[in-house]
Amino acid sequence: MGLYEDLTRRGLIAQVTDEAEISKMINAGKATFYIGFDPTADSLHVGHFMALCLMKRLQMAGNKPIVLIGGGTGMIGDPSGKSDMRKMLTPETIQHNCDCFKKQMSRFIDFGEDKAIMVNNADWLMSLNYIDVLREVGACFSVNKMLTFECYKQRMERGLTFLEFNYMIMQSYDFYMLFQKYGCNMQFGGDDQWANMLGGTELIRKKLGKDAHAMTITLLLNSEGKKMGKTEKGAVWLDPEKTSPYDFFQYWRNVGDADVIKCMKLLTFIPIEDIEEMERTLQGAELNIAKEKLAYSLTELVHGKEEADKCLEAAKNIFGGGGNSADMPSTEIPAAELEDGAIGILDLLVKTKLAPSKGEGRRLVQQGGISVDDVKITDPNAKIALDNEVVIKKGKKVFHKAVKA
RNA sequence: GGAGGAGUUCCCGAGUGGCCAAAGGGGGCAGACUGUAAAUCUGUUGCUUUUCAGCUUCGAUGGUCCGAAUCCAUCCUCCUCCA
Repeated sequence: MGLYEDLTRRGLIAQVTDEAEISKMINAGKATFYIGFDPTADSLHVGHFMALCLMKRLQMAGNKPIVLIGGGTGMIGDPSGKSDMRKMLTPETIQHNCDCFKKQMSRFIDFGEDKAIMVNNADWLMSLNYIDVLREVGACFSVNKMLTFECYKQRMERGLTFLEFNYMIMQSYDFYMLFQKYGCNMQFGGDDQWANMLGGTELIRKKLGKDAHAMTITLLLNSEGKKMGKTEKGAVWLDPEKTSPYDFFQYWRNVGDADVIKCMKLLTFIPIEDIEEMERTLQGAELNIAKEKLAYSLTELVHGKEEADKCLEAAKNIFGGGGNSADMPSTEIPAAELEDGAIGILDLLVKTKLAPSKGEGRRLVQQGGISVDDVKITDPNAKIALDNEVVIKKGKKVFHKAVKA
């Protein structure tokens, strides 16, 4: 089975400009393709992860990836799919974020000799001359046509600044530049990027009379149509400092039944045959097997085998009974903060960040949501003796260890 | 540039002098039910406090008043119509 067929079967491909041509090119490892990343935060998150996986798959098949960091376009902000204007980032922040991206990506992509390159569009966008751009590129875009695109339609209601309106032109220009400088003949991106990407292929055709291709990846949506990889606390990050491997693992362990198989297909490198087999055979509670595989596999990809093993082990210990584990998240409590070797339950909850305030902690206790070493705590004034360590359980599935230090 | 309108808690959105820490909905958290799922039902949802109560919060800053989200002034931001 060719790469393209595998991608199709996994449901990764959303839209393509020329199926036959693209399929032929990537199966043969002839594509030089790029994916753009806007440096809006100092870590990649799950939303970027699919793109990284795709790059990896393609690279393994011999294609050459170009990672385009949007140091220049990041200064504008993509209006697609956003209801409000994004706040502008300072050049310093953008630079910092770019650096962080680079570091994280090298885990997935082999940047070895001629294998892949990383470029920053600030390198050419920043020095552009307004008049030149208008003459050279501006003439190729029809405002009438742009305004008919879905991504702008929504914003026509709420207002769209000229700044944001230009995002598409910048992105098209990127493709045009990459095509000329590196022979980049294909662009990949999220499905919400389709219009922007087509802008690039058209610009190349108009300016150079050559064909370039674009392909979009299915957006990772859950069964309710919401973007995945977001929690109330924010995005699920790939940076272990921002989202601990344990939390990362648990996020995937807890996806809804309806989403497990889809996530496996889209995100993991588990052979498609195996996934389809699971899809056929696993029913109801058995899906937990698949969830565990999903969580393990992704944690392994992002944080390495060692961490993944730890997370799996921790989960087994915690949820399989026992309720103790060396690898559950923990907080050290300095001995100096103990009174007679004990600490008030509310203080403990706040210290371990299980509750943001004492008031909320009190509520949790009163509603029966807190256990310490498997003993339910019902008195907000309870003192917890901390000889060595205790395991605090909040709700059904949040475990945390407090260790005397 | 001119004329109007709007800014309320995580989000949407009520509230036009005291009964307002502020209706309702969404979201979140917890409980029941379960499979670490979904759906449903219940409770809860500014901070401190056992209680009483205190403190901070309705775009910003000043003011009127015993008392202001609510009235006045100035400023900031956004929207609509006209140019």
